[in-house]
Amino acid sequence: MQKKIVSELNPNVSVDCVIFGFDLEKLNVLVIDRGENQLAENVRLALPGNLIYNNENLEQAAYRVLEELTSLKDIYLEQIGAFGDPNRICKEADRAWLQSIRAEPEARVITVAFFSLVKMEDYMPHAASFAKNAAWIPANEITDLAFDHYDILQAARNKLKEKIKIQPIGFNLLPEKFTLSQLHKLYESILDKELDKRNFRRKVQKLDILTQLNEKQEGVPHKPSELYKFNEEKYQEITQNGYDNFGF
Amino acid sequence: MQKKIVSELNPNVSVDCVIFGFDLEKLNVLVIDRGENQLAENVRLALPGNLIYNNENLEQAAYRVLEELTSLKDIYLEQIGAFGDPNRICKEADRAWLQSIRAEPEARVITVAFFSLVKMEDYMPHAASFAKNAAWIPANEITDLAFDHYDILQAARNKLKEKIKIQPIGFNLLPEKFTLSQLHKLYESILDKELDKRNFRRKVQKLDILTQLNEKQEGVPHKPSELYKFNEEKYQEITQNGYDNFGF
DNA sequence: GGTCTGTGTGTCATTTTTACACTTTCAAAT
DNA sequence: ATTTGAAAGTGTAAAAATGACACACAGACC
Repeated sequence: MQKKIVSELNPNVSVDCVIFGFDLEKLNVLVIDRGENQLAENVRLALPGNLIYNNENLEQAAYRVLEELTSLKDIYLEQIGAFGDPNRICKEADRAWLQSIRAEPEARVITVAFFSLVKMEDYMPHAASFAKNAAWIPANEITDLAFDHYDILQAARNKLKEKIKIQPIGFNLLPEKFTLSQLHKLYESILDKELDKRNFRRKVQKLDILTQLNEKQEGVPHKPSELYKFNEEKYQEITQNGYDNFGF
Repeated sequence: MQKKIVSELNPNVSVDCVIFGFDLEKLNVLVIDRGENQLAENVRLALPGNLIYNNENLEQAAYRVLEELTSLKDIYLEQIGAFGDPNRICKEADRAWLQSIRAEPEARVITVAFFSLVKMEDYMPHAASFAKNAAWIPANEITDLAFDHYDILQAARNKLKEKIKIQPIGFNLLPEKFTLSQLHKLYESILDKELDKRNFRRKVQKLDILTQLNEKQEGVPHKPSELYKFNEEKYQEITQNGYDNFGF
């Protein structure tokens, strides 16, 4: 009696997405609100995620789920890893919630987590499906989330920390035009430590992957900053010749 | 109609293990032979792996499966990630093989891969269960494996490369007492590039995590080398004070 | 005693890192 | 018009890390 593989939900495997945004001040994370009013906020909030279909790969599933829940699409996702503790679904509120949305709410689920970096301005989330709301929350203000999502978030932050030491992915979080101070703040937010301003600027300039736009910030109540943009071509050129030290 | 979670195999989730060993010359990988004589060797070989039980976490499952198939136990496993392409089971030989060992051979399976480093001398594998044989194979001689195991192996090697630049995990691959040349060769095998001998030795010595044993190699047809051992206490001490630059 | 083979060692030039403080420019308030 | 506040922008010197490079030594074996 062998089951044919069809496009049906797999009750045992889900995907979750940690989407980072940067509001030019601090790191934010996209969370959905499950909207059960009687619950405290921290247990209502969850990472966008859901079960996968049997005919899609993990990354596709993550894209789909993310778009279904938050309307975000066309963003690059990178895998963090699998989270599969048998009692990752132990909180009562989580169990109750699953009862309301899953066909097999008691099934053992392992989840594969992904993360991404987006420009917050480009991706204003709109909640849909079982997400009653979708919103950016400052990463440092999150103290708990549904299921094991808080652990996943921490793993994502660590992964991001490691990755940004090697690749200049931070630019994905910034608007097209940005100042060196904004970039500086971004690195400090991600690495969670202070970086000397002059040393940081020297290092960035040595990388030689920024184009100075000869435009200045406007409307700021202080000396306006030069604007820069990320130079993708230059970056390709450099990395193709085997350079990979973008460390901070 | 809700299913009770019991200790049964989950048909949709498996674990696979990439176990690295070092024979003082080159990097080896532990593979099992599925032993179907009519098949070419490269498709007979696979990473040790199998479905998980619903009541165990992913790491426990990996330990259990590894021990069941190869008799190796008590080793530290680190997750590589999840591999879940819907057609990762596309080769005819693999499908046929699954028919013979699985209750639901056509089920969609996503696998979570782990890797580990062991001292080859301590872990002479003995095949069991559906593994007809378990053996160390030089990593560079492997050109193909069952399922997507070759991809998993490559991912493991990359992970190892990244990790060894940050943590001195290489010592797990060496015998208790080892020479600097052996350590040197190990790093060259993993990083897949030559390292200058004197610079390498200088760097290791600056790390200050080796204890010189004041013993020499015996029975070698050349000047015998000094023997060293890894100094765990020193390492703890250093890392606890927030030092993390073990890069090569 | 000679040969073979891997061991073990030092220096110098260059690059990278770290620590550190003051002047400039604009907007807003007076 | 002047002052004030707030972030932008800039240089240097000392210390540390890196990279390139060549030859004498010790033991095994013949």
